[in-house]
Amino acid sequence: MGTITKALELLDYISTQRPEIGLSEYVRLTQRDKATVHRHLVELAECGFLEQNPETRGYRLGPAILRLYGVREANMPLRSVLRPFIEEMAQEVGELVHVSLLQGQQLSPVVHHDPRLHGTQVAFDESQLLPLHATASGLVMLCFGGDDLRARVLDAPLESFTAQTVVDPDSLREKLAECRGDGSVWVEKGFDDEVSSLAGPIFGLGGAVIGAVSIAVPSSRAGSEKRAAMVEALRKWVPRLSELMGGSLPADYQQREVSHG
Amino acid sequence: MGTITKALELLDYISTQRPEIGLSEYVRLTQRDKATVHRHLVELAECGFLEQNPETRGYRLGPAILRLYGVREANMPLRSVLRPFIEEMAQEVGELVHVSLLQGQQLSPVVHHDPRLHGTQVAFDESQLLPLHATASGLVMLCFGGDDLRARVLDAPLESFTAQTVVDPDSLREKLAECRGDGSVWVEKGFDDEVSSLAGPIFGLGGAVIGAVSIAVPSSRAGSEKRAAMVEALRKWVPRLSELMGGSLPADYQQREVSHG
DNA sequence: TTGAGTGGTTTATTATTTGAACCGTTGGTA
DNA sequence: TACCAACGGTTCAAATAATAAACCACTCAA
Repeated sequence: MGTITKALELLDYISTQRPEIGLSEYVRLTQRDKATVHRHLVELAECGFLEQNPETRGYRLGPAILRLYGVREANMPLRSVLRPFIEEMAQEVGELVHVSLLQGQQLSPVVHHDPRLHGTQVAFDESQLLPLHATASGLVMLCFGGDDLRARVLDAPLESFTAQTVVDPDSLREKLAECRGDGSVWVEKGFDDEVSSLAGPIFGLGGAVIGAVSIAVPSSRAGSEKRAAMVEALRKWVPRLSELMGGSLPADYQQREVSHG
Repeated sequence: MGTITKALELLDYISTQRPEIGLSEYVRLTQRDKATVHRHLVELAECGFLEQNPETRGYRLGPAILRLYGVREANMPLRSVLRPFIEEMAQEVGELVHVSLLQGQQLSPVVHHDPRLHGTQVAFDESQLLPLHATASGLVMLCFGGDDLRARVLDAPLESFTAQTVVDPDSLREKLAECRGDGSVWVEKGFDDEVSSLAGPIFGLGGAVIGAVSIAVPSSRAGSEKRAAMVEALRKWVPRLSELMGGSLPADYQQREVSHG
């Protein structure tokens, strides 16, 4: 792993839950040497990607992010382009829908919308990176992504988030093989104990998967009827969203009629 | 300069005017070795800070920015907190107002607002980094910032943007000395041939300058009456904005009654 | 006073980054 | 068709920059 990657990974530890991290805590989290971490933090701070809270001496995200975000959204307003469509899709299916993009070996949420039609709803944190092996969106990426990505993720030790997280590489590979036929992936309580979700791929320019769209429901509400509706919604929106991103479905991609599970 | 800084600097070349940059163009812009630049670009892309346009093979800002922005604004909603105040201030003074934060040896715009009350107006690009020696905001930073920053900026060769840009370090130091008494800085056509502006400091937690607030007007409109109004507006808003940022004015800071120029 | 927790710094050692030259494509032109 | 230039990308020895262990200074609580 290069120095740049190591440094930038530090930024990933910051979230809305943990807005600020001190040197020692970083050392614990990363298991790296203190001097190394410190140098990286200082350099990131000098570049404006972090800033040090003068009171606590902890490090938090810096102002450089603001400018870059402005440029990115001005040039390719992904979030603002997707949002209205995701909202419409969420209204239609009556459940929380989110889109995430591949970023290294994780998924980074871009937009989500919850129509809030039910008493219980899925808590979705747009600032939390999603693992590839334990979420429906993630498995979609592994399924339609390249062999190298699949190998890198499945050959590494896999974290278990719930009692139902599948961490056996062979079982996962089997599941992926099935999914390729279906065109979508169903995961039950893989990342959260009470949430199940169905996800489909989003293809970008050049025909490669760039991300995934996912419908997440409380598992208690995931009856067969609901699941059929979700499959139907994906069938409709997967091509639309890919088109929106300037991509198109690969020739060998097809969404089969399936009873997931 | 460290590797991390070198890599992250690549991101600064991207703007709304230049949304995407190819390898060769980067080599030209940075004057660095091609292999080096390429490795940095690839690593930034792997981290999601850049992504490669599969059609043109050019590099543009990646999705990682989106998540980080979300976290930053959720934790410390600088932009959204400042915006209403800046809009009010701009309405009051009837001219474009912007706030920028220090980022390395440049200023990064955070918010701006133009009340658009006049036929001519200043064109302000929120995605463009501002130099410290040629803008009112920048001189404010040099004036109230640390000796090290002042030395680093003034000892390096200074770029001339207009015929009136002051690039002589000694003249600049003189100007800075005056400004420290005034509490604000007036710069005429230093960065743009038709724009003049008045800026004041914003202090953060710990009492250090973190950025500047600036009022920018077409030089043709910058009569003595207008300038007096601008000074008055700064007198009112500088303390407010610093307070908003959790900081307070240093004991030795005072805004004198001055006729700039 | 002691000990454990911070944040931060120094040093030789080590490993990574670097840069000149090279390769394979593409697209325009003689 | 042959040629040339410009592009993105790769290779490998040489040089530089990152690293890890130990250390320092400080704060807090026991």
